[in-house]
Amino acid sequence: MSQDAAYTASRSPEFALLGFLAAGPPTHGYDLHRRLIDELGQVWHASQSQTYNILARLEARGLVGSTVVAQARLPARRLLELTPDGRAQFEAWLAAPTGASIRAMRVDFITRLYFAARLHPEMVPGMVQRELNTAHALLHDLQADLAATPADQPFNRLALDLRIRQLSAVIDWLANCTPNEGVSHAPPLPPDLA
Amino acid sequence: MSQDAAYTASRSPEFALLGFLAAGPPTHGYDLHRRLIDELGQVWHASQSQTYNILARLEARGLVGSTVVAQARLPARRLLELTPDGRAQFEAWLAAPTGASIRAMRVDFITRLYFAARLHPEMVPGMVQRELNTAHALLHDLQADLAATPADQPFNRLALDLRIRQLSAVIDWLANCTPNEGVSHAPPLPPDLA
DNA sequence: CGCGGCTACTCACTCAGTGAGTATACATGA
DNA sequence: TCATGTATACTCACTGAGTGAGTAGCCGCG
Repeated sequence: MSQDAAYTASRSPEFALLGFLAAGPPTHGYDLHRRLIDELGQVWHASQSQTYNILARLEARGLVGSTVVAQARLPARRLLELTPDGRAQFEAWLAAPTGASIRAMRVDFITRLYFAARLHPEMVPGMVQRELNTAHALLHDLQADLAATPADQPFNRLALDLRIRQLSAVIDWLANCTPNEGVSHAPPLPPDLA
Repeated sequence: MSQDAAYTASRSPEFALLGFLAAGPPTHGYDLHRRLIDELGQVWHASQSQTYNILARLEARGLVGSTVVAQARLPARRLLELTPDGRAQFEAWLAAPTGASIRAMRVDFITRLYFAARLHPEMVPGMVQRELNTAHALLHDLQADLAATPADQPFNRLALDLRIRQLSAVIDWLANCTPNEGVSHAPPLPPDLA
């Protein structure tokens, strides 16, 4: 992942995995995969081997370190922990703005919210507001694109129209998006074991 | 691409490229790429080398054949043509239902519409109707998922809520989806930033 | 007459994503 | 009791998505 240059839209749950390690004690791949499915299964879809792939890459990049720990009866675990560099990268990602695309809002932004709610809950309202601003700006751009797309590209116009509608749905959602209150119908998120 | 098993959601524009060959005379990769960008640039995003990669795979799978044609001054072209197998696969894909996911509707379905409008325009209204039915069924499933997601997974609930809103936007779009008439614009959404 | 942009394709690479395999432990119930 | 299934924990080998740089001659433009 290029160091600085905005995390436009991570395409794999690497930061979610880093985040589980940043928000809790060291743990192993099997457990991280299970938590990804349990906690963010509607956001990310990764097979078990995909999770292991990502973790191996994170280790190769020096963001996590590992120690193999034998167990009495069950298979040995490779215990993973964040390196200082890994923690720094995660925090940088968490604080960075989410890329301006619908997918980034659905996937990256919710992941950021998840960890912000646990690690820096005071950041949450500002994040939602910033995201709303980004979404409005993007909506504006898409409308300009649509206006600039000639009638001889009806399918590009169709696609833009759909993206505009979807983005409007994102904006509505953001306006009601208060994870600590639950989603419109969902009950409160406990302040958590700090 | 597994032969039979529904084309759930092609992740690359391979069928669009086959379609350009199915709908017109043999042509070369550079031209196919340009047409992909010009005609469906809001649907698919592929770099030039990605297009060449896909074409090479299609050839390896026997769906297209190629002949290199030298030119007087400009670089030689590799002229591509559909094989009978390629045409059969394309027609099968065109007639198949689009997978039940939001992405599939935004990407696969619009691509199908594009080629259906050119090759079998009489199919279009039925396709839209079928897609509407699929979308309603999916909406129902998502609502059931949301109801089944416990309150201790607030971020899964958040993600489902967003998907439901986006799917509702797809349904609105489908209901107004008449490609040959141009697009009737989405109603302006929240009164914020105009 | 130099410069950027078009035509047309190639190569080498990393990451995404799948599927099958390995080997042990424990619960279930017929 | 003993087969069956499920959970633990990780490994390997593969195809495909996607990027970026490179090549190299041609053409128009000021």
